[in-house]
Amino acid sequence: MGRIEITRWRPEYELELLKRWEEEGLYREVVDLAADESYVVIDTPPPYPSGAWGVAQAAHYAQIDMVARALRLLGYKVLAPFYADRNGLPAEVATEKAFGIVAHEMAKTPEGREAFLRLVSELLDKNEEALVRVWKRLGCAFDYWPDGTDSPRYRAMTQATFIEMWKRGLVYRDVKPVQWCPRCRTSLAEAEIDFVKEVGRLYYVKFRVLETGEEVTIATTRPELLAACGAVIYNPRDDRYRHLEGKHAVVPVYGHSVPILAHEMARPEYGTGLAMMCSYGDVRDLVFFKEQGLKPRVIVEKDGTMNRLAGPLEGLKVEEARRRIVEMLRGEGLLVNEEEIVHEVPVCWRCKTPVEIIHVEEYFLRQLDFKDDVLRVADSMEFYPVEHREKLDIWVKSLAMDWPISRTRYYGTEVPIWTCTKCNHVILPAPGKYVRPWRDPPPVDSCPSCGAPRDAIVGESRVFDTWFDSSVSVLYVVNWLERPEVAARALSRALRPQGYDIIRTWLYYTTLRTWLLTGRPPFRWVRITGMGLDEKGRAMHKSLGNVIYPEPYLEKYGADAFRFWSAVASRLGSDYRWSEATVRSGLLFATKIVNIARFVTSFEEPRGGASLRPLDRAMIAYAARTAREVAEGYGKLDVYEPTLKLYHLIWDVFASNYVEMVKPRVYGRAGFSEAEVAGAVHALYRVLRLSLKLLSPIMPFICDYIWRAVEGGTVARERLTEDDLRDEGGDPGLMERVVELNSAIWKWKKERGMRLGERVEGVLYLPEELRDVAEDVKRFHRVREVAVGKPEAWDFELMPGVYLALDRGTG
RNA sequence: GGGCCCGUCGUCUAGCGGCUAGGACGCCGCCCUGACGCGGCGGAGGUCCGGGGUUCGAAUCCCCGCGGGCCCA
Repeated sequence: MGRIEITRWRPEYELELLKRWEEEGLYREVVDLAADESYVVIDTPPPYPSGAWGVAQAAHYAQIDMVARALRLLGYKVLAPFYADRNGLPAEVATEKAFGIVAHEMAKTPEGREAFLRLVSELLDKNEEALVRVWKRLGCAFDYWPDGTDSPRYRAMTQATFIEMWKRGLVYRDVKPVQWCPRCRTSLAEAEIDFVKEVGRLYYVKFRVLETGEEVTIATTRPELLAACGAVIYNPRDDRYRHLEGKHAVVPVYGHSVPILAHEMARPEYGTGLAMMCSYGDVRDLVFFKEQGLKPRVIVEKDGTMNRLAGPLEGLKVEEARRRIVEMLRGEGLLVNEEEIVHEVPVCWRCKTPVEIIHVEEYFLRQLDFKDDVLRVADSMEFYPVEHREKLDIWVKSLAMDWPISRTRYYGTEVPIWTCTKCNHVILPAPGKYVRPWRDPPPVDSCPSCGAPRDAIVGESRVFDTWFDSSVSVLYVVNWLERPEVAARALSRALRPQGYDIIRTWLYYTTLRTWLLTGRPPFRWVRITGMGLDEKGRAMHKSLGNVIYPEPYLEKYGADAFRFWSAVASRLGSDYRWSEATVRSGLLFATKIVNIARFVTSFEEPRGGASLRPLDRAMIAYAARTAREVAEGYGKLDVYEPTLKLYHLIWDVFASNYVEMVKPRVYGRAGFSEAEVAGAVHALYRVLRLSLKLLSPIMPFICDYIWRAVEGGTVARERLTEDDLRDEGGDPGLMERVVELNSAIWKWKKERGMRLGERVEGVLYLPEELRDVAEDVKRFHRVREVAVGKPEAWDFELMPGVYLALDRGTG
């Protein structure tokens, strides 16, 4: 077949191959979930197109592609889609910034809302395009689905899951305290909250003990919440206040009395050691009120102003209220002291407004009732590596609240509900169609409950938390909406690849939702990767300014080199550190492979008539053993171990030892038979081919390039066969011994200042187990004579059992 | 503030109760080049995060710190 002419691997060759792959349709693997048996569905993480990928994300997707290709090599059909997660706040914010607009203003009319949505969508299109460009350049053979999570198809499915859960009573509408941004006027998920260090003031306020009249001092940063104070606490270990147990404190200004309790939440060293608990200053208050069964008194409104219950502070913004109450306290001599402190304040991540906790009506998904089920389901999935399963278990056990799933935002899947304003009756559409209640007419002509006319029925304007969408990604991939039975079965062939940072969100929510909807585990396999770190070992964040982008490195070293790094950067599940040096090693490895192939293909492959020497069989057996190990690693969804093993096989054993040893034979200067020469060439081709197949999931470009020259066709369609794993009766251990022996002889020559090709005038004595390769060793190292056994006298013991007796009298 | 995970040459790691802690990348020196400046041989580099304990014996088990990460507050 063809010969390899190039001597060096260059990134430009990859661009040529990409074109061919595109033409040959390599990216479209047709998997019929209903008919095919042996397939794997990959629930590729739909990325959020809010910005460009750094090397960490690029590496993550490259690894997913390696797994997909590896599973194909092992004989599975693999569905590996790629689509974008396009719902959510970040794109809205970016759009507001780019055009200097405010979503809440525009969305006051349906037309304005529509216009805003178009702008967001266009921005997403642009960003998504950039992501697609990167993974294609990386050689990822994903099936690109232009329909992302904001497509009518996906949203119809999300809504169908909601309708189903509503009907089964799994979601409900309720008024509960949530974290709220007064400026954006929306509930916030935990993920949407930032903490900023801020210089604030700690105020020491005098309270009176109801029963004894004693005066105590309480330190607080939120004196404006005095009206909402529900308790005063001290730490149970704090002797100073133990005598207050069971008594009550009278709240200054407002005059109501609250219980004084011992509680772990109080920190003795903070302020005076006495703290007031209000509804609500922060999340700890929330937990406290719930735990103690205290009745909250909500004094802050949705717009961040104080209400009637705040008495003299009514109508003031929170900050103004704080100034006012401080003046009042000071005037009455109740302010004992104030000091400056630096504390962490929870703020809305987008506008940095301090978050308030207030009661609002939202939709909630019941999750507390299903903790045991989720644990059981999680237990039935295979985790790679298994250690990370615990993160999910721990999280599930710690859950304390139902999941608020609605958001007052715009670019998201709408909550598919209409409500009758007359009787509060809830009207749901039929599942299967994407509806927009803020714009679409209700699906009924009059209220089915009270008969109120159509215009008394209003559509819900809120959208879902993005996790509500993304937690059904696997159902989208298996097409649950259209073929629920087929989809449910396909879940048993589904694989989830993701980072460990979102186990508590994406993996948890997916497990919960899939189990509730289908009664099954969402996945058979869960593959958990670590986080990408910069060269100094810090997580890469835009805010830290240490994000490294892949493009310049792809241009300089190529995708194979980049993929090589991402495969060997760390063991599966551990954090991986960026290393340009390793990327460079990847390129050198590709060049090495080119030259091995160049050497091998300079000989015509024999058609029969080959006689294999034991050395050839040993090499083949060694390669076959590696192949089995690599296949096993791939089967465990690992690319780290397989890549290191292949590197060792190809470079250290095959190139440095076997190839060098057979040179005397194939160049015809050692007096071997024709059949034996053919045997060497046969083995060279055999090992080359096997290496290319095995390495093709990791470095598809170089492998495909050579495969096309040697075999014709693409290596991407090749499967690992029984034939590949045959060892020809050879002994892999023999090959290892040969490597050791060569090393020992090289070292000996080196120490004596000899050139490696220099003749050795003497007799080399080999142990019995190396008898079969004696002739090859003799020709390779140019030793005058090789014998087997231990001599009576010798000059050097090169390694245990190997002796060298030099000739006498000649020099 | 809480929970969990992790700390072995500069880096990635092997070892998980018992030989002088092994390998790879990088670095330094020497050498080589009829596939490849690709490599070969040698060298430097580790108090196995620190402290205490268990044990005849600990990188390995236990406890306390310190440092890093993730998540939740």
